[in-house]
Amino acid sequence: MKIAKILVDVPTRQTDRTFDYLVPAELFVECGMRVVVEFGRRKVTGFVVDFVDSTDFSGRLKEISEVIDDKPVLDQEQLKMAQFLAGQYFTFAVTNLWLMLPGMLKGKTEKYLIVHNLTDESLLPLFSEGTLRYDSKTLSATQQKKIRAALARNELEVVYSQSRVITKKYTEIINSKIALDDIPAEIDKLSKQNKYGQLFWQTVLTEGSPLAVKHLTKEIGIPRRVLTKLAQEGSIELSKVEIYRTPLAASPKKKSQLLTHTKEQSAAIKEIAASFDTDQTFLLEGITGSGKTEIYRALSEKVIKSGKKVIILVPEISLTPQMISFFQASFNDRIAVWHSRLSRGEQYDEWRRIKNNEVDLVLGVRSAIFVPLKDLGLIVVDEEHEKSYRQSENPQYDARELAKWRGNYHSCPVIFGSATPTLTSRAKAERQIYRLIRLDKRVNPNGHLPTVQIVDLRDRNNRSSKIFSEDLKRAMLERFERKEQTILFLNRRGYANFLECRNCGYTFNCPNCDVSLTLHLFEHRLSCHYCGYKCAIPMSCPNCHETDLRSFGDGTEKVEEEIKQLNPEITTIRMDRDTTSRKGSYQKIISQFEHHEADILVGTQSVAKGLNFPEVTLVGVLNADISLNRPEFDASEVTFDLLTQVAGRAGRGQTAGKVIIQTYNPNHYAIKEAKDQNYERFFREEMYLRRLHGYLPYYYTIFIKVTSKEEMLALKTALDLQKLLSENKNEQTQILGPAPYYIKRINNEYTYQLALKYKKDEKMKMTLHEIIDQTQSNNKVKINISNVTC
DNA sequence: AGCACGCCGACT
DNA sequence: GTCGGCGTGCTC
Ligand SMILES: [Zn+2]
Ligand SMILES: [Zn+2]
Repeated sequence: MKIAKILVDVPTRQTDRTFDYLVPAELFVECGMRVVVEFGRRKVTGFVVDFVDSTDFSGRLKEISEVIDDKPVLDQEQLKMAQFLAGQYFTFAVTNLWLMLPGMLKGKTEKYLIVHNLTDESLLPLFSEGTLRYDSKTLSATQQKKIRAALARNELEVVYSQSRVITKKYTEIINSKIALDDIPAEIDKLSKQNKYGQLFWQTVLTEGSPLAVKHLTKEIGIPRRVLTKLAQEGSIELSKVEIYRTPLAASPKKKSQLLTHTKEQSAAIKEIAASFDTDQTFLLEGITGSGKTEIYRALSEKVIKSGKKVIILVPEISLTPQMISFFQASFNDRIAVWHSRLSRGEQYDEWRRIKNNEVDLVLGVRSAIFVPLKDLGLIVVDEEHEKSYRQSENPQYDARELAKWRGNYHSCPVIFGSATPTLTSRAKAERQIYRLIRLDKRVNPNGHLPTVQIVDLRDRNNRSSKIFSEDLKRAMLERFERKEQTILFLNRRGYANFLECRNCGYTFNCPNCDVSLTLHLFEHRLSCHYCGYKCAIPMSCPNCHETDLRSFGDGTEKVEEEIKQLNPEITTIRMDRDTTSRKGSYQKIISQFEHHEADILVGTQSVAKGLNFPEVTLVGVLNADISLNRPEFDASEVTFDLLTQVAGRAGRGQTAGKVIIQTYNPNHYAIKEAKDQNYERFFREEMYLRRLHGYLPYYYTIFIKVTSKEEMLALKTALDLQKLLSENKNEQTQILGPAPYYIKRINNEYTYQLALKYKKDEKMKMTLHEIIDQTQSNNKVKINISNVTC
């Protein structure tokens, strides 16, 4: 019998390898299909990744129990990509495979128990519905033992089924049984009173067959009973066909306008097109408004004409209806969109359209890098500096790395586009690894650039309140008078992030974490942003019982309150994680603000940046230092990117906008260069510091976080790791730590962190893989690894 | 991750 | 005696 190598869906270090299974002759199995196999004493889902003739397993091989798919759901490239991910990001092979499937196919093989004739009465309540979803976590040990006994007596039966059922959408159609040529004769046979019969055949004559029943009943106005009767008579046939659930708007058939290209655009297109059959990476460094998107479109057109496909990655926030219709205008329904707002059904159907070769271009967010397009001719990563291209949860893959991997696999060019490229990309361009193309001119040179003012928060004379400087306050009130809109950024949600007793100095901290509790006046709670702990706002100090409590660290809620005090007529709208967590609420806030239902939008950077509103003529960054002072090596870069983006966009309409940046560090280079929109100078200054401190792009960094409920165990494990790694690394690699993580205790778990700075050290990476296998065998310690390369 | 096995203290 | 808690080890 044939032998299949199978990755089982048991994501642990110890099972992170293939297991051999026999393929029964009656089963049709191919690589990339999902199967059900017996693993130990239970059944799990597995992926067939290879076939071999012999095994080196000494025991008796089991047979594959069941095949889930009738054709492969993963192709050869995706299987290879999963391997690459495992090596690069220290993740389980099987976890990587799930990453490439649409949500509808992500399911477990679940165990159910069916009752036959249960004699053990104590178990009866569990089986009130006749069956029980077996989950050892929710059943006590005693219950499990009793169930085992009942199974042995054949009073219960085990069945397995898939946790997720695939749904498809169907629509009803009619097929004419009468040939088109014979229809006029058919119409003649009908009596003049048969209004609907006449109408029906006329419609078939002009629009052809088949036709959607819904179209005939809703739009043409033929009653359903007429169609049923025609079907009974045998002159038409009613049937159901599948239709794709599509997120695309019923294409407004807006013809693409022929845009004339600037000299810079034409040159860029020409240069990249000349490299179509290489895997060259291009860095398209272009200021806001220099027309990068049109370059992507024009190149895509060339690629698709030659029979190849395109992936364009954009940040979630840029994937607007305007962006979609821009590409739709050129490529019609041959495009697919891919983002988290798709329903499970829509995503599944987009995935199948891609797999069935019905799509030439995929426009999507990070996870779109995994779509099964064959024959790629171009991959674009727009706004390549965006942090969201790296997934923050496991597996912590980086879509930019994968874009280059796929470019190499298909021998096609990759374009990284940004006004503020990552230091890594820009440095690679400097070393000729990437080809640098700069766009310094705006497509519309008459558009006004906003004026940028930096306000020194240390200047007491220019201070109106804790939050606003006089200048910003005045500017805001002016906009309100003129009925123009304002956006204010503050990277801190809630009312205040610190509550203190003025009498004894007691501070309210989270009982589970080493952080202060954030005050949320809107929902009347103190809450922890790290573990989710919530409690009522205390009226008095638990220590001295005084009631004089005071808050520090103003957040977005407090900003709204101060604006109300300034002028109660100004309406505000808040946009942060608290107001956008509900599905659709984000979209709703945007549309409300677009329709001028509020004068001022107060948002956190991470949620509200990158938005564009034509009536906004003032943008205020309330405290640039919050992002500048974050304890991360790229805090300056992130701040510069944000400020540059803000300063490049405000006031795109007729009037030039104004940007006010409030800071305690007005002379910081990240702030000064952002004001001047001078990326190149920022790049030089930041590179100097990165080199001095040995950070990216001079060194890659692997962060290893060791977490445990027992602090000493976390520390000891981290120390052991440090020792083992230091014996198995090359000279260039440096190990920093272990040190307590910047918040040592989160949710009553303690974290110690190691940082490995390396340039090229395969030995160290190998060792790390091996060590982890051994260390993580007990579940008292969690190890999290992020490999930061971009 | 499950799931079983085996060892040891405690309780009808 | 036997019940149940947890540590250990294996899964083709
Ligand atoms: Zn007190
Ligand atoms: Zn907490």
